[in-house]
Formats: sequence, C-alpha cells, structure tokens
Amino acid sequence: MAVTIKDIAERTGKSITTVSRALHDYDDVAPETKELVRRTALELGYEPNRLAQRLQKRRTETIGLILPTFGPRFSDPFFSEFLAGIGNTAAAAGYDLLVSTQAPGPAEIEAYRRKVQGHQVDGFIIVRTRRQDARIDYLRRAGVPFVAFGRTEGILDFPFVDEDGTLGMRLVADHLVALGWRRIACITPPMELMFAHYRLQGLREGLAAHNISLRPEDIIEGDLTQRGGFRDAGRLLDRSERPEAIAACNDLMALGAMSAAQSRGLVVGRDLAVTGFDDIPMAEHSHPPLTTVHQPIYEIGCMVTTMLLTLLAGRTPEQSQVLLQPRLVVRSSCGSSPLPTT
Amino acid sequence: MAVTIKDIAERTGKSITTVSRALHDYDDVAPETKELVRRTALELGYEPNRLAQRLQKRRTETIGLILPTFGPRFSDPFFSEFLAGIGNTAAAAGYDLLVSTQAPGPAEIEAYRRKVQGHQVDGFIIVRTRRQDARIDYLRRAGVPFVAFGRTEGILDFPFVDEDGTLGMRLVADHLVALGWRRIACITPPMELMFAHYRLQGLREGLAAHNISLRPEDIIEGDLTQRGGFRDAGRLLDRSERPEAIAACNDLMALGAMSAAQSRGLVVGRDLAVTGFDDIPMAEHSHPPLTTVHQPIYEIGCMVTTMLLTLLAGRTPEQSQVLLQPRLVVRSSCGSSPLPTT
DNA sequence: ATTGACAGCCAAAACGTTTTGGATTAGAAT
DNA sequence: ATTCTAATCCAAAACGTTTTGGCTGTCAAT
Repeated sequence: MAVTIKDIAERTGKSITTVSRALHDYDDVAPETKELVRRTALELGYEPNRLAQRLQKRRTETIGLILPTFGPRFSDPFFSEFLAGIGNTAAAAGYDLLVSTQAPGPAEIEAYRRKVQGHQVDGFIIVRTRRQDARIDYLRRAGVPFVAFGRTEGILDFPFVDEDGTLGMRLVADHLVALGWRRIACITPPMELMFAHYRLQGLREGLAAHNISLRPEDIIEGDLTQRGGFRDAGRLLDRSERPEAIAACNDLMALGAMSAAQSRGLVVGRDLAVTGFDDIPMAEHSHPPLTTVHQPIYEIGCMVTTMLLTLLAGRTPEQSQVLLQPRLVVRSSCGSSPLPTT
Repeated sequence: MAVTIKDIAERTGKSITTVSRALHDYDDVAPETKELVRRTALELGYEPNRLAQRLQKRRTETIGLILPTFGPRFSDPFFSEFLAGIGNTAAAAGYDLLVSTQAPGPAEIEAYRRKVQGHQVDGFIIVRTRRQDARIDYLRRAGVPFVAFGRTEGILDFPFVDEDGTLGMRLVADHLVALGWRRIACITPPMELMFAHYRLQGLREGLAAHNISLRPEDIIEGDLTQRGGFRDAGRLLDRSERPEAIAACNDLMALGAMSAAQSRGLVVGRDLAVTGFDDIPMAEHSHPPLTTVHQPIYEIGCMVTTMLLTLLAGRTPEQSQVLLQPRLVVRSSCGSSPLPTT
C-alpha cells in the first residue's frame, strides 16, 4: 500500500490541500506546518504518484523517442551514446524518456498519434529524418513539439540539429584528391534518408571543384551496415577497372569496405583509399585507422533534448536550427597522411 | 482540446459508464449501442487518456530500464539490438518502455525507488549485474517484479537470463590450446561485474584442464572499451616475455588488442592469438576476423521482456532462470583454423 | 466598535478513466 | 395481477493529485 498525500494529512492533522501546498512550498503555509509536513513525508517515505500529478496537470513530463527499426532488429553503434545524451539531459530536467520501436510505413504516424493523444508524451525527438518525412509533417500539423536530428527536403521551418554532411564530404573529397586519388566511388545510405542526399552531394561538389566527376556507376546505394559495406565494396572491387578510393557515407560501411578490400589482398591506404563518416569509437582502432568525419553524437543528443525541453517549457530556444561544422579526422586509411585539410 | 469519453457520451446520448463499457466490449451493452459508440469514437478520433486509465487501474503498463552509465557517456555496440528486442516485445504486449540513465552508486537505488513508488513503472529489466548487486537486493526486498540479464553472487533466487560465460571461455581455452598456444593472458571486464567473474573462471578452468595455469600477472582488469583493450594489450605486449595469446572478455577489448598488436608489427593469428566474447557484428569483419563466443543479444532482450511480462501478468514464467549455451565462432584471429571445438 | 489587512488554513472541484451496485423496462412464467 | 428473468443502462465513487475560491481569526489602524 503506497503512502499518499492523504496519509500525511491524517498523520499531521492538516488538510490534503495544506499538505500539497506545504510540499510545494507555497507561502500561505506556516513555516512550522511546512516543516512538520516535510518531516512526516520523509518519515513515511512519501513519493508523489506521478500518474495523478500528470493527469491533473495535463502534462506528462515525458519525451518520446520512436526508433525507426527497419526489420525486427536495429543496430547502431551510435545509438547508445545518443541515447545517453538524451537520457542524461532529460533526467536532469526531471523528464522521463519513453522509447519504443516502429518500422517506417503507414503504421508509423499512427504510433506517434497514439502516444500524443493518449497523453503518453509531451513531445518527440525524431531521428533518421527522411527526405519526405511523414512524421515531421504530422507533428507539425498536429502542433506537437518536437526536435529532429537531421533535416528534410523542402522548407526547413522546424527545429533541428544536424551536422553539415555536405561540407563533411567536401572535406573528404579534398583530402582524397590532395593525396592523389582520382577515380572515386561512393557507397551511400539508403537514398530516402536525407543525410544520404547531403553527403552524396558534398562528395560530388567536392570532386567537381577539382574537375573530377562522380560517375553514376560508381555510386552504390548501401544499407549502413558493415556487412552491406563489405558486399557493396566487393561489387565495386570486382569490376574490371576498380575505383581507387571508396568514400563510404558512414563508418560501418567503410569498415566493411576495408574488410572487402583486405580479403581481396589489397592493402588499404596503398592500393585503395577508404573513408567513412561519423567517427565511431571503432574507427580509431581499425586497421588501418579510418579517416572519417567526426560527429559529436553524445552532444547532439544533449542539444536536441535541451531544445525540446525549452520548447516544452513554452519558451523558444535561442537557436532552433543548428547546423554543426564537421571536422575531418585524418588517419591512415587513405595513405600516408599529408597535412590535414582543415 | 483532446476528445474524451465524455464527448462520446454527449454525442451518443449515452452515459459515460455505458460508453466505457461499450468500448471494452462488456456484454451488458446492446449491440447497436456498441456499434454506435465505436463509430463515434472513431469519428471523433478518440484515444483513451492513458494517464487516467493507469491511475484508475493502478498499473502503469510500463517497464523500466535504467542504464548504468559509468561517466556521462555510455557506449555499447550491443545495446541498440538489446533495446530493440525489449522494445519490440514490450510494444507487442501494449507495454511502454521507460529508459533512464543513472551511474552506479548510492543514488542508484534511490532512482529505482522513485520510479516504483512514483508509479512510473510496473517492473524493471536489470542489465550489467554486479557481484553484489544492490539493485537486485532492493527490488527483491521491495517485491518489485524484475528480470535480470546476468547473475549475481550468492543465492540465485530471482529470475534471470544469462549466457554461460564460464562454458564460453572454456571453449575459448580449448580452442587456443588445440591450436598450440600456451602462454595465455586475459583482459577481464571490471571485476565487480558478475560476468567478469564467470568468464575469467571459465578461462582458468579450461586451461587447467590442459595443465596450463593462468598466471596472476597475465590477468589485466580492463574496462570493456576498445581503447582500454588497446592500452591493456599494449602493456602485455611490451613486457620482456610477452604472452602468445590474449583472451579478451569482450569483443571490443579484443579488437583493441588486435590493434595494439598490429601497431607493434605483430601479425594476429601468427605471432599472437586474440579472442573475444559477444560476437558483435564488427567481429565478423575485423582483420583478421575475430574468433569469439556468440551471444544472441536481440533474443535475450526478447526473452527477459517476455519473462517480465508474464511476471507482471501475475503468472510464473515456465522458465524463470535461463542459462544459455554459448557457441564458439571460430574465425581466424587464432591462426589457421582447425576443426571447431564444438 | 468598525474596518482592513494579513496569515493560515481548507472544502470542493477537477483531471479522465473504470468499477460497483443498483435501476429500469419488457416480456415470460406463475 | 404478481413475480421472475434477462437485457440495458447509469449515478456515483474511486484512483491521487493540484488549484480555486473561499473561510477564520488576529492584530493594527481608524
């Protein structure tokens, strides 16, 4: 039997109202009463029933995060850090984090709707934005507060945090070209993901600036996994004239690509250059260490959460559209490293 | 303004009671009335207020997961898969998942207490069990349903799922010895974690069976990270007489160890054997591919959740203490692979 | 003696449900 | 005509809070 505010009321001989107000430090309660109430609350091990509080306040103090799981599983070396960022920030503000899973598709926005209308969450954090993102359309239309990690196509009139993938891949292009690599292939994320678009575009622009063009047959749409990277790089490498460099759009695929190269007897950094994107912990200790673009994922988790929290508090974040400047991390997967390009 | 049961009552001209009972398919409601109520509910886009339901039912339909974040961050390549397992299983049963973060220490069980007493969760999933685990002591004492991924020291009178780490490392030992490696070192997890204990013990027993003893100076307590594995393996390898094999207690540290070896010009699989534990996706594509012990992490997530859900339904799981049999995945990080030992 | 100000307290309503314990009606059985 | 049954329905209480709009008493100022 949980102890309620009513128990405290009985014990102290005060009314429920007074107890509630004492606990919230209202100033129409006598200091001695406050003291008494607080002491008994502590003695009894009172803990407010959040459900009741939330029902009455009509706020859930909970933020939602729905993982777009493609297939039953969901693997993302990123994810635990991102979640830690969200979790810590939310906890510090007394907010809960409700996590669930839902594959993209028609049922998806229904899942969002239910959480909102069922008063389970006050707002959302959106991850893995897509070029046309029904989730964002819905939340915007419904007036539900949210912050996205990533952008979409079209007018960007919603709050987001993103890293400038275009710039990131331009740095990659510069780096590759500076080291003498010319024939460059790219393994992209699934193209419906918005960041796939930005990153591919960045590579294209970067190469174009050096009068190199990215040939259509050198672009392969990957699936973000290491296994996929292995497979796709294999296809690239088994062609009659293989590319000199593979720019993968994330580290996992880059690692897979390195693996594919090595299993064909190629020495990465000498016979083939490979680059990644994300700078996951793994990238530092691969062989050879992977040249990649850093993304401060924990901090991004903190940022989106902070923004969402100020939104929920009814205020406007000082910055509601954040585009982070990427940093190229030069290691040795593209050969002997010259001066870093930044 | 959200639509409530009251709105439906007004619209249909029925009472609140009847609407509620119609929606729950009670059989003291006329079929036509049910039909009418349901139609208007749909028309109005009614979605029950979970807070109100839960308050009234005194069940939160939510399971809690508190990540033991050491330091602000928390990195675990495992984790997203495990979480997907939990999330999918919970969602299928209509349960929510509340995730938060809390560093181990005195504040930790207070965090659990608050969630329970504040009626935020009905039960918990416990991860990274420790030899003496205050969380489990508390939950057991408080009579809160929970299922642990991992065991503890002492009497195991609580529900858990675990993989038999002792057996797993015995397989590793057999494998190493069979390939001719004799002087074997081990990098363990932090020793307060229970699985550290089991795995180390397994290695020790396995070697003992071949009359090989694990020397105290060849055991290093690591931190489960790749960077830590790199550092610790480095210490091992820089000694005057270096070990012939390094059995790391998880894949991340094993990968770090391989990296350390390679950066010292050693060829893994020839000059040094390395083994891991977990079989993370990465292990398959490392260079050389890592011999390790498989752990079906997604399935474990599903299992613990299923068990917790039956516990919450007031029933007893058919199996409440599950010890999974590990499987050695032989790849090439220990040299040319002979017949697998299982 | 009134009035006013203030400090301290509290009853009741509200949040949106579910459940309890009937109430009402119509028709069948006596 | 009365009683019984079955089929429908519903008012009110309850879950544990917060908030509204008071009330009561004391003291100081008039």
